[in-house]
Amino acid sequence: MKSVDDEPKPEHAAILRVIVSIPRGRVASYGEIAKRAGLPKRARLVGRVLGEVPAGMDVPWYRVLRSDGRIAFPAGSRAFRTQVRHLAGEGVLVRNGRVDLLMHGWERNMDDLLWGPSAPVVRRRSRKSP
DNA sequence: AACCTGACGTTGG
DNA sequence: CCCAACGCCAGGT
Repeated sequence: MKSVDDEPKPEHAAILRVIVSIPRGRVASYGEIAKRAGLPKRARLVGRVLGEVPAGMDVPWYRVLRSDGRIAFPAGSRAFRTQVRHLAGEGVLVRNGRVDLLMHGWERNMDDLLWGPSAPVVRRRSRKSP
């Protein structure tokens, strides 16, 4: 049977390391994370690893989206709503289950590439409706 | 080992 | 924008 403390996989560790390093208010795709973890073509593994992260562990799983910016869970599902709530909580706008990666994507923002991360494009922390 | 499944990705119509 | 078809990889049956 399975021992209580398994999963010493270096790949899992690499993936988690990348995920926890996603800046607050930013998002990244499964494939992007896999690549950054030195595991190209292994987007599915990223999803698998996230699915095994024990609740309570401090891992920003909600910052991980599909390559097109859509939330991976079925629209309306519990996990889906939770993810939307977390993202909205840190200023990431989710519209129809989708996030604009050019706007909030980690290293995918044109303004970042052209002007640096400090470009005043993303007005963060707009509490309630102005 | 064959077959199915899925928190994925890309391409083409 | 929707959909189908592949490609890809790890686990489960």
